[in-house]
Amino acid sequence: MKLTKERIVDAGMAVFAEVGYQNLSMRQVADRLNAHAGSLYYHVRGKDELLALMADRISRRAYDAGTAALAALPPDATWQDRVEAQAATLRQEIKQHPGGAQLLAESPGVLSTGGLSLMERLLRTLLDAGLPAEHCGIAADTLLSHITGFVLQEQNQPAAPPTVTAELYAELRENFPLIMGDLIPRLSQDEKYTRSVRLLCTGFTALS
Amino acid sequence: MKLTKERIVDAGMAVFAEVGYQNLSMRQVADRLNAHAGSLYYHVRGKDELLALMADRISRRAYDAGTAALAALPPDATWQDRVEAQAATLRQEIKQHPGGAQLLAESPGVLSTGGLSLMERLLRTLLDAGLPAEHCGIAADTLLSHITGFVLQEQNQPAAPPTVTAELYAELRENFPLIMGDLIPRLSQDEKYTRSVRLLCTGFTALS
DNA sequence: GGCATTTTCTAACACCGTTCGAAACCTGAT
DNA sequence: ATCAGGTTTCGAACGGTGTTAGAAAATGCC
Repeated sequence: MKLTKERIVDAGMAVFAEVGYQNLSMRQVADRLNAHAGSLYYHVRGKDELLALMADRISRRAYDAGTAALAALPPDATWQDRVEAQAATLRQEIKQHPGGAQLLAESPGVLSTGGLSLMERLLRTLLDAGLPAEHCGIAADTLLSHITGFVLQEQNQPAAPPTVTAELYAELRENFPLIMGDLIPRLSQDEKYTRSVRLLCTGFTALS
Repeated sequence: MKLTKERIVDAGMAVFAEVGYQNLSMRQVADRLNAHAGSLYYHVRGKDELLALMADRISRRAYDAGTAALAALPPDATWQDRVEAQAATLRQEIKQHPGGAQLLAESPGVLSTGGLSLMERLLRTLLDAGLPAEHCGIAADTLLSHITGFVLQEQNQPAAPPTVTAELYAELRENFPLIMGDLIPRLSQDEKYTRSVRLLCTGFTALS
């Protein structure tokens, strides 16, 4: 079948979901299309462009998933609920691909219609909430870069926690009592995430 | 001169500052030490470990810079000032290397004493501020991942804004009126940053 | 059919991280 | 001073990467 920008991005997304960001290579993408690596360069300027297109597609998917989630919200949902819904679907969509946060972070969101759509809707939500207009920009910016940062850190945590010897543990407890102490509640990532988003929302309200 | 883990990390940091994260290669690091690439592997398990060590060193430098900045603060500085100082120095230190945010983001901060030090001090600051203990963990976490996300986005923005034709501009203005509109104040990155950090701080206070 | 354009193949280039056995080096004991 | 043993470095190689450019094939048009 004929090669197309669209089909190349499709294959890229498939390979991406399987092997992750680090191990995605032009040759693998080409293999999945029963083509040779060089052929891709007729349709795509380079790997950078392919990655940018893929990032845009993820943003796009996240945007669509977000609209669905927003539509499913009860009519009396607060604007915080709406922000939370958008944040949740965005994270969910990014996490579907290993290293997805990296992909999104490294390709500049500028002029990516997907990323712009996400931003625009978030701004709309905040404005409709009655937040002072001059603060909405920073608020939305902060929220988005926080989400990126959060999922990034989340996806790069080693699956299995590293083994710590007893003495190392003692030393850690000595040097970092607050971190190691039971002062900090051990929360699941999901809870951490929603709480941090709520935290940002409370910050937004305090701006007025 | 003899090869050492320390010296290898030094050379790595130098190369890193020059060519950035993407183009840092074992061979370049070895060249700077008048050695061959294979020799590095006697002292370092692989590129991953080298990157982790470098990330830790950046964290460490940021920690030291932070203590200096904190010491220079007037005695009547609020805890927000202290948080701001730490956030500012961290960003400053990361930005000294192109792609530094990537490096920090991709190497899991767990068991990196530099990263742990940053976290510990931030927790201390928040606790001393009188914030409820059960919220300090999420607060510090949120702040750190926000900083990472912010600088990441900042460093990946193309130096020169892309040229937009008149019709493209019109289309953008049509599809994303809020983003393109003058509703959002055009702030410098520095101002955006400090404002977002303050925004988070206000969120923290509202938690009590 | 023949021509011109578009698309794909193929081979190559330069570079990458990593491995491994052979050299070189240094250290300490005879 | 010589030798042995361990430590460190070299040097070449392997399989992989992104990318390029000319040959080759496929496609559409007269």
